[in-house]
Parts: sequence; C-alpha cells; structure tokens
Amino acid sequence: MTQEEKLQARERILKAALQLFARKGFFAVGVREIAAQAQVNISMISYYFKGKTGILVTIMAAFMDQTYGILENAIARDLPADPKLRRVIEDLIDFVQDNFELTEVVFQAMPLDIPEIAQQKSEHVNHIISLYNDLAVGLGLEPNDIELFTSIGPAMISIILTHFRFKNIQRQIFGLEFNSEFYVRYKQIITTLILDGMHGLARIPDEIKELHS
Amino acid sequence: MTQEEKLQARERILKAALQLFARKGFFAVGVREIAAQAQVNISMISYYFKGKTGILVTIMAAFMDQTYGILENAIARDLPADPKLRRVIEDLIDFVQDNFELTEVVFQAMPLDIPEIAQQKSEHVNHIISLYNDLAVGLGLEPNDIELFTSIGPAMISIILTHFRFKNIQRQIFGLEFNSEFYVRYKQIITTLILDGMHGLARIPDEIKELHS
Amino acid sequence: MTQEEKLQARERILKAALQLFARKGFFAVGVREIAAQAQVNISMISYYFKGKTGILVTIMAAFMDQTYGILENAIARDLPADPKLRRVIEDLIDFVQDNFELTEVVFQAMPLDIPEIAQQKSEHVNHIISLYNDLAVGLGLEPNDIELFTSIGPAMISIILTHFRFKNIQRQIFGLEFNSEFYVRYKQIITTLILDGMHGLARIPDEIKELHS
Amino acid sequence: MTQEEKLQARERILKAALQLFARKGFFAVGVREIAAQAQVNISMISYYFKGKTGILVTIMAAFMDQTYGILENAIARDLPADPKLRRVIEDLIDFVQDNFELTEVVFQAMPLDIPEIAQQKSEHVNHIISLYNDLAVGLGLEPNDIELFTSIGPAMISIILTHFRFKNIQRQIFGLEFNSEFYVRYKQIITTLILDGMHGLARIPDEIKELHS
DNA sequence: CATGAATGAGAATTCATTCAT
DNA sequence: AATGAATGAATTCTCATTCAT
Repeated sequence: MTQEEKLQARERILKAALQLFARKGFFAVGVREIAAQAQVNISMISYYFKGKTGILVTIMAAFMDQTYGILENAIARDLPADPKLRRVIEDLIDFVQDNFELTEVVFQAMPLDIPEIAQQKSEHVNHIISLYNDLAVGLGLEPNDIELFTSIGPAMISIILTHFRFKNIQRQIFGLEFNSEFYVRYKQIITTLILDGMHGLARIPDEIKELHS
Repeated sequence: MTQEEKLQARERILKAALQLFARKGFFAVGVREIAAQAQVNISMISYYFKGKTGILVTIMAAFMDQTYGILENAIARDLPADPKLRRVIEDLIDFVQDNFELTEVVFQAMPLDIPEIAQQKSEHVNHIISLYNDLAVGLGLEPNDIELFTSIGPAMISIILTHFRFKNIQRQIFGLEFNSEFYVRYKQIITTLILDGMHGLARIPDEIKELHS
Repeated sequence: MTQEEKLQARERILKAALQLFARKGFFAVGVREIAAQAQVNISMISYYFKGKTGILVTIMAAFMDQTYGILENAIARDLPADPKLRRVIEDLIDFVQDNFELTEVVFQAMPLDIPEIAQQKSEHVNHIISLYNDLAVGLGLEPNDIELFTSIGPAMISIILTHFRFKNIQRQIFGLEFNSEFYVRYKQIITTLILDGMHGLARIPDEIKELHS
Repeated sequence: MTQEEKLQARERILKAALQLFARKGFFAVGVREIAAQAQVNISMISYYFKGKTGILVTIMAAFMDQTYGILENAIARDLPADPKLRRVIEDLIDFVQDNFELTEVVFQAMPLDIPEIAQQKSEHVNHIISLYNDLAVGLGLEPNDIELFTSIGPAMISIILTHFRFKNIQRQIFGLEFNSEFYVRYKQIITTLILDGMHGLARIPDEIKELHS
C-alpha cells in the first residue's frame, strides 16, 4: 500500500490538478492547493512536472493523445456518412462525460495567452482540421472549406462541453439529476441537433443557387 | 482633455480589465497590470471597484443588462417562430461580435468558483430560461422541458461564442481575415445550423413514436 | 524623523545590501537579510530595485559613475606624467578606502556569470581602457598595446583592492590597527611599487633590443 | 571503463565543482548543478564530501598543499635574491595558469564569511607570511615588517590572479587570443613590474632619510 | 480625486540533505 | 557504492490592498 501510494505520487498530482483546474481555472489554483489535495509535498510538483505550467502541458498532451485515437477510430469505421457522424458524436459525448475535467481544462486553456502551450495548441488545431475534412466530404460539404470549419468546428465540441460546464450550476438551480437516462436522451438531442444542422448546411449552396436563379 | 481623461479613469479601468481578462483569464491578470494598461494609479481600482473582484461584478452586471435587453426586444417581435429565432440568433451574433471581450469574460467566469458573483450567475440562468420558454413554444418544443433546455440552452450561445474564442488561434494558423464578408456567411451558417437542428429536435418525439409502433 | 526615515528606505536598502554583499558575496546574501538589516519590508526590494539583481545593477552603475569622474579629473590635471600617475593612484586609494564595499562588490561581481550586468561590465572595461591610454603615453608606453593593458590594467586596481579585501583577516591575525598613519605609508608603498614597476616596463623594449643586438 | 568512471565519481565532482565555483561563485552554484555536470547522483555529494561546503574545504586544502610545495621549492633554490624572486613569480604564474580555477575559487572564498573554512584561511595567511619573510630579507627589506607585508603581500598574488579573472571578459571584448606567446611576454611584464616595484620599495627609507636631512 | 510608498500574506520554485532500497 | 524519490525549510518575487499625504 505504502509502496503503491509512493509510486502514484505523480498520478495523484495530475488527478488533483485536473479536478482543481477544471473547477477553478488554471490560474486560480495554487501549487499548495494541488499538493494538499494530492497529499504530496509541494516540491514534488516542480520535481515531477517542472512547475505548475508543466502540469498543464502534460494535461494538454494527454487530451490530444486520447482524442486523436477516438476520432481516428470513429472515422475509420466502414459506415455511411450519417451513422458515422452520429457515432463520432456519441463517442465524443462518452469521452467528454468520462473525461469532463480533462476536456474542460483544455478548453479553458485554449484561448488563453499561455506561451508554454502555444505550440500544442496549433498542433491540435491542425490535427483536428484534417480529421474534419474526412467527415465533411461524406456529408456533402466541401473539404478544406476553412471558413466553414472555423465557423462550426470548435462549435461541435463546445456544444457538448458546455452542457457539462453548466451541469453544476443547473443542478443547483433546477435540482436535476443527471443520470444515465438523462444521457440517453441527451445523446439523441445532440446528435439530432448536429446532424440536422449539418444537413441544413449542405443544402445552403443549392438554396443560394435557387435564390440567384 | 486632461479633465476629460481624468473623468474617464473608471471607464479606462473597465476597458483595460475587459481586454486583459478576456485574453488571459480573470485570475491570471493582476491589478498592477490593469492599472498600467488603464494608465491609472493602482489605488484607483480599489477606490472605484472595491477590489479586483469588484470589476468582475461590474462586468457581469453590464453583460446581463445588455443581453436581456436584446433578447427581450427580439422575442417581443411580431414574427413567425422561424424568422423570429433567426433574428434572435443574428442579434446574438452581432452582440457577441461587438462585445466579444464582455461575453468571453462572462463565459469564462460562469463555471468558476467565485462567491462574489454566485448570485448574479443564478439570476442570469433563471432569466435566460424564461426567455427560452417563450421561444421554445413557437418552435413546437415543450416549454419547461428543463432537460431539453439544459441540453441545448447553453449550447446555443456557446456555438457562437466558441467561434470568437478561437478566432485568434485560427487567425494565426490559417491566416484568415475575419472581415465583414466572412460574417455575412457566418451568420447564414450558424442560423442554418441552429434552425435545422432545432427543427430536427421538434421531430424527435414523432420518430420515437414511429419507432415504438 | 519618521518622515526622514521613510524617504530613506531606498537608500537604507542600498547601504545594507552593500555591506552584506561585500562581506558575504552577492549570492550568499538573501533579500530577507537585506530587508532585515535595512529595517524595511521585504517587498520594498522588488518595489525599488525590481529584484535582488536590480540592487547589483544599481551598485555597478554607482561605481562606474564615481570612478569615471575621479579618473577623468585626475587625467585632466596639468602635470608631468610621474606626479600625475602618482596622484591618480593616491586618488584611487582614497576612493577605495572611502568606498571599499562598493569596490569590493563590483570586483567580486566582475568575473562572475551574471547576465544582467554583462553589458555594464563591457562598458566599464571599454571606458577604462580609453583612460589608460591617456596615461600610458605619458609614461613612455605604447598606447593601444592591448596585451600590456590586459596584463597590468586590472592589476592596478586589484593591488589596492586586495589590501582592503584582506584587511579583516589580517586585523584578526596580526592585530594591526589600520589607522591614518598606516595609510600615509601605504600610499607611499603602493605608489612606489607601481611607479617603479611601470618605469621598469617602459625600459623593457630597450633591454630586448640590447638582448637582440 | 565503466568501472574506471565509477571510481572517478569523487574526482568528477571535484572537477565540476571547481569549474562552476570559479565561473559563478560558490553560493551561486547548487549541488544539483554540480551533480549534473559531474554526471553523478546528487546524493553522492553528501556521500563523498558531507555537503557542498565540504567540497570547498577540500578545494582549499588542495590549493594550500600545492602552493606551499611550489613556494618552498622556489625559496630553497640557491640563487641571488633577484633571480630567485623572478623564479618565484614565474612559478606562481605557471601555477595560476595551470590551476586558474583552483586559485580563483580560493581567492573568491578568502574574504567571505564561511565558518567551515575560517581555520584554513588563517593557517594559510600565517604560512604565507613566513615564506614572505625569507624573500624579503634578500631584497633588502625588513623582515617582519607586517605593515609592509599587509600592503604588498596579497597584492603580489592578486596581480597575477586578476589577469586570469578578467581573461574571459577581455577575450570577449578585445578578441585577444591568450596563447603561449602572450604568456612569454606576460611573464616578462609581471616580473619586471614586481621586481622594479620592490626595488623601489627598498629605496624608500633612504629617500625618506634624504628628505629629512 | 489622486498619488505612490508601504504592507504582509501568499505565490512558485529551488535548496541541500536524507533515506529506503 | 549508488540510486532517485521525498522532504521541508528557505529562496525570490508578486499579490491585492491600505494609508498618509
């Protein structure tokens, strides 16, 4: 047990940091707080991660590793476009539900000026856009339509994430229980919202043509 | 001029804080930095706002004042459901575009543990849900379907906001110019996405019925 | 009195730092120690000097300002070479005696890797060499003989400084009192040592010629 | 080879410490840095030297051992005073050139408040003064003229050392190459400077007598 | 209204050393 | 003999705020 605990010091720090960053934001959390929650000596944070920012870098890397795997698997599936997109969305919902804190921290960090993660940020965006292109073609959208991607790309994940971000506030206000039944319906709502929305987008050019004729 | 500038000290602080909070996050910004950018003595922040958190409270209040006005006006319009929703979305896009920093700061702050703004946060959610109900009915959705609201309510605004959050990153990576032409198309994309998505949602119950028959 | 003390906070920090740096070395002294001795809040050090290294930068600048003045005055005197050099040396001894800590700190810092003072260091050396050239000519030495300068230039000041560096050790060991009588003789010893040494140097070329003939 | 390297761990620590202490000063260097440069585990420093200060004590002892040998050999030579002093100086220059880091570290440490080396420091000074007396007599100077010794004793070594201390700065500024040709001339300059200076000192009493007559 | 020096608590990090393995 | 994780004290610096002027 002691053996086991000692080996897990690094992991405990990561877990504690994830919880705290997600709840309070990266800059609002101090290393003392992380160390206390991880039941670890404060110095261990610099020892393992070379500073508070190092934890964030590690978190970003973990997020990217995991999401790429999920998305690539989903896209590789041999399915028609609609069910494939539906599966991608469902997988993403599962992922965000299972890794809400991870996702939240990353999305909080993305638009902030934190030089240490600038490179990871652009790598991530580049990676995501290549995956998006694969999906877009199947849905009748133009690939490499960067403007379209910048309009809806980040929106896809944020639609999902936002629900989880506001879960706590909504639980307090509405007294809702977000149980598994809720999430069965939630998945249906979100997949419908996105799929029908995307189909609508695919029709836009025609409508414009009609408009102009 | 000097006279005028002196009178604007409070405004300069607000403007500087808005910029910095949006770019770096509330906790990452110090009062010294705000004071420097506002070209104001540090003490003025405590003097005018009773502390750094006071600035945030003021910002939250300003956001709420403005958005309620816009939404209430939009909803009061005598229009069919679809065009009305379209106008609401367009108005929101205009608002976020014109007040990106304000919106960004508020959305950053919403899920964070900051006691001083807790009350404002729940007031805001309650207000929004009542406005949502008015719109939902017109679209054939059940009013007071809290579960549906918690699923898509926050998503609506975040779809829009996320674009603006990632604008800077995307500008750097893709070299895109987000000019007025872009935003004409952007509005069309987002309204289509949301309207078609919402219509899809309105059909769900029927599909389920068919499924069960 | 309180008035006066408050205004002197910056000066008290400088004085305390000077004493401590001279006695223990720059890196061996902590800001807490400086603040305690200066009877000043620790934060004041960052406030006035932007950090511990900032104190060193200020000290370096003060040393350079003062020594340039002295040397330029000495060199501008309308005197034959020998008495002029003698006066320069006597002025330097007076300066080091009056400003031992200042000189000691600067000479300790000169050969150390401290990036923040790198520029000051090279400015200083460049300035000194131009002053040296003026003196060299009068003594029958080649000006711009960089090799000669690098051999004896730093030695001149260190001859003087070293006495003061070892004063404390020697006082403890030999029980000497270094009073004003001592320094009258000291001046005579050092000026003789240097003048006769420099004259010897001026004769070297001839001796070499003789050697080669 | 691995075997050999392992046995040299202690030596590698000493060598690394010497380099770093000389370049950055004793207190500016941390054990981690030493261990890293020596490619040795951090604990080894405490293991072999009982702490960072232990390295300094070892360095001081090594310096004293070596210099005493050199000076005693030089003084034991059966030569007239002038050539003997010249040889002493040349031997010292050779020593400092070959052991610059050792000398630099010791001279840096001499005036600093480090209790662990206080005893070594006074032993050293006592030893040096006895050697000085032997030389002084031959040059026509009074032995046991402590005042004279305190004036010029430390100066002798510092004249030499200072050149090496400022070598790096001067190399950067003047682009000089300090090759073996330079040091042939350097030896001539320094021996002349010191010998002629010392002869001048030997004449002082006469001049004073003449002055008073 | 405005200043800016001053405060003291708290920030992150680095330190030399120890200890179980 | 050697490792490297762990410690806790100490490091420098920054924080938001206050107060006398």
